Amino acid sequence: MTAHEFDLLDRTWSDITPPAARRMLVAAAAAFAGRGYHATTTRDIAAQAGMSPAAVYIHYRSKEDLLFQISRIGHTASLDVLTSAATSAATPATTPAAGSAASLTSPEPDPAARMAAAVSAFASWHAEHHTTARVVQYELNALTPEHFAEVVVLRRRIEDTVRRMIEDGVAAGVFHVLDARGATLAVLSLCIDVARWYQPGGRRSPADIGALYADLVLRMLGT
Amino acid sequence: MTAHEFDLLDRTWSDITPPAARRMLVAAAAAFAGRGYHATTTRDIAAQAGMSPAAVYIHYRSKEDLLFQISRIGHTASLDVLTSAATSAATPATTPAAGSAASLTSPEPDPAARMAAAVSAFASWHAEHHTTARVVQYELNALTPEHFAEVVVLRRRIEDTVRRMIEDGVAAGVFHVLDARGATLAVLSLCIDVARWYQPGGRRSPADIGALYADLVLRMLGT
DNA sequence: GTCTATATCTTGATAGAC
DNA sequence: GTCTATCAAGATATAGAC
Repeated sequence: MTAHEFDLLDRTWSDITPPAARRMLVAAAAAFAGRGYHATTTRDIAAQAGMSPAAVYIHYRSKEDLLFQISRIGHTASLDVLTSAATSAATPATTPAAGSAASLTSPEPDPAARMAAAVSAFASWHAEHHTTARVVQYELNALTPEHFAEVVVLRRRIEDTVRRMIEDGVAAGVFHVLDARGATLAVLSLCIDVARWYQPGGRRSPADIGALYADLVLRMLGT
Repeated sequence: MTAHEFDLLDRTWSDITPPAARRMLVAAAAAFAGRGYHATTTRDIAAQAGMSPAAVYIHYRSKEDLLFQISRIGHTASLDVLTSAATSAATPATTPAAGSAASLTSPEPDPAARMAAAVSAFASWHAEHHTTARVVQYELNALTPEHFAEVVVLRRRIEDTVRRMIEDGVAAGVFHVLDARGATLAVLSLCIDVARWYQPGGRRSPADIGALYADLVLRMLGT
């Protein structure tokens, strides 16, 4: 893990206190993403956080609790990124300095611009935060049933947000798809799977991926 | 696991002999897909195959060897499905009864029809064989470096197959994409991720998913 | 809050009888 | 080829000193 990657990971958890608890979450997220939840030991996590094996249980009830916190915070962060992008793109008038032609001629929400912004932000989040995203997307079945139920609520909100954007676009005559639920599935799937294949040293930056996917999704939606 | 699912899983491994070795692979694939490689014990596998814990080591060198066989055979099967679909769609003249207008007027390979057939087959394979596919796609980092290298060869062939289909379509003026590698990434990603979200009792059958995705991909490629 | 030491259990894999 | 029995290592989590 490079220093830059570590910074990014750490920034995601900047609200967590005390520092020892935060260091543990950061270490756990990196280990769970790299080797998987079950392949990671509490000793690994403690060692990476610079503490003894027993120190884990000062701040967390169990190894699974550590996973749940990462999953809960990660799901919330990705939902925030998605809704923020969709909202700010829908109301360009609220950003005074951005006096583009579009904001002057079209103060109404533009479904295509909103979708492009949402997909770009959501896809690039899964690249930029691929460590957290992998835990979020691929360790769901290691959660207890109660904890799983809690993150499913957040996942449904993410899905609903995308589905409504598509349905709005269809209603406005901007998108042309017969199966809005199917398109929702595909859009989300495309963005989420970025967490699987993205590699930091690769050909494309997170921003590149966001731009590429925004374009491909608008084509898929028949704009 | 329903009886139908078990049949499908078993058919994938019908070449494996003796029967005890096959039962073990089937049990391992189901367990690895359901709980993950590291969460599965050799005792789980043996019990599901109706044998003692020690019986695993009669037919396989280690737990990882079991994973490797599943991964190798699964990768090969998905590559075969992809190339078969692309090949048979490219030469409709070889299927005499299918006297469609397209095959009469255009004996040349049709990039769009070929891509549609390939995506439909590859995506629906990941649904139909989601158990195997999950092991193939999500347990790569549990393989030894040597075994990992071996499946990477197969993965590259899958990627090359799709990239060439897209490049051929662009050259023929049928597809309109600026970034062929980016489009390849997205097409493969979309199909592979089916293994993650697909559920047998869900709204869409594997065939439905194949048809939906073939359509969405052709739109993405600007036909 | 953090440590050392350890209890308790489960794991992958092997030995040797049949 | 398959079993029973078992080893040696490593797992999560806790106890109790500081």
